[in-house]
Amino acid sequence: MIDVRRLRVELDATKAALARKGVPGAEVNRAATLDVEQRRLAREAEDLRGRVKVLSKQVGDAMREGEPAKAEALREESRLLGNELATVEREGSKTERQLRDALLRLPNLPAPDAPDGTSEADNVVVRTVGYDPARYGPHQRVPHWDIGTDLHILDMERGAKISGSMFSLFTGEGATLARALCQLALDRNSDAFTEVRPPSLVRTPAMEAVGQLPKFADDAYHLERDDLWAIPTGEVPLTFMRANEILTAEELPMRLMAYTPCFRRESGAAGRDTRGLLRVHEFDKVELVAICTRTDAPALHQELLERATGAIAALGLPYRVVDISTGDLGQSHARQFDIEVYAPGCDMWLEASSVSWFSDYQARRAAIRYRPRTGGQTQVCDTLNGSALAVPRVWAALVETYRQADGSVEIPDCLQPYFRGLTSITGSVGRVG
RNA sequence: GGAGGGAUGCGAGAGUGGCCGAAUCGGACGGUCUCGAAAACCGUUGUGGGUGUACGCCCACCGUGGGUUCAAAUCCCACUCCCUCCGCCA
Repeated sequence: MIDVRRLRVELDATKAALARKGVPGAEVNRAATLDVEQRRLAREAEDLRGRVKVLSKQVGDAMREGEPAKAEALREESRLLGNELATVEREGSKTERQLRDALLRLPNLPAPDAPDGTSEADNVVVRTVGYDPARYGPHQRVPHWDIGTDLHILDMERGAKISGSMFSLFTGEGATLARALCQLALDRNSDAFTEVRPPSLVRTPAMEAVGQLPKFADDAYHLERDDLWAIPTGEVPLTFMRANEILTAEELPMRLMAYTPCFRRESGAAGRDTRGLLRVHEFDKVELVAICTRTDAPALHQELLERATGAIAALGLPYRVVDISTGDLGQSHARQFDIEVYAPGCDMWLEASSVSWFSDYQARRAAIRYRPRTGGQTQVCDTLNGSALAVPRVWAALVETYRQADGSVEIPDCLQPYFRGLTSITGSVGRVG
């Protein structure tokens, strides 16, 4: 969430910044009003509590001095104040809850240099790398769902039999390819990132901290019986790992990576771009997370972007980098670059990675602070994350791009080490159907 | 799933209704001493919030949330987590 103090010292600037994300000024005003009211009630409660404390002490003294009548009188006085205090406290905590809820729902301020806009249409393509439509032959203009069926490496029908539509089932070399992509992503980033294998089911506070809740509850799978959420991304456990901790300056910047499954209900996306692997409920992803100081954040954002594009480039896939406009920025995001990979079979640019800077929005919710090297007050950290590689769409673009005239799929050099000597996918290995 | 024990400051650990934001030991930091170090001694050492120009002052926090009471780390209830044993089980 944003720093409440902003609402006190620079309300207009905050409103202007949030207006770029389409937040009505009234919503910001409401939070500001609640803040004023909350502090007023807190001050009143403090005052009353202080008086009760003094009186209570005097009751004890009177008892010890053997003056029961005096004690009783003081007790009565304190009781009355106590009732008053209870009323003020009730009101205070109600206001506090409302304020907290209002703050949780206010999105992060966009970075000043994020492009203005009202929707996806205003996103800016920053650069396109390796794309040449003339270079593709007809054998590459086959969508991956057909290739998958031909080579027996992707079986959406049986995936649906097991779990319903939009659940993928990789078989044989298809499964190997999915795993190899993750292995490659982990290996490429192991120079600077600590590998983590976190839980895939998390508690509500973890989802709240990264901004998934309360606003986007419908997008996540929830296990009611145990009140656990299936993570939509490794970002959730990786960011929450250090929640409620004060880090030392020496630990920063902290670089973490994890290979996790990701679960998404895609509640609002029914029927839209759902063929094959374009949109699935469960997929594997290698996520990179950085926790750092404000000063280090911009450089880390660039670093994450380079690492994410680096993996796509290493696979020999054309891609473009999109600067997300304020109209399309996520709730927690200050700045976001998407990497879209070109899939010649579908003839589509597929969003394959999202590299984001959250300023201190997530860290404030998660209470991740650090103590500056110079000592003094703790500071809220900045958080960033990006997909080092998300399997399905890269898998799709890859088999479409590397499809040969004979129908086989060549395995790019950098993946071959994970293929037990295979150099191309012919569908002959581990045939299931 | 059953039985029992526990959760206190950076760590260990005392505290069972008022004198407790909290003994004691340890750690860390600063200082005295020393050529320097060790030892010894002295001091400092949690988080969040409010308020004032300011040395500051005030409030909250002893796992979380409720309750009892004039007064709660301390009593009661619920929950969460950790540990031990048994059962089950990759």
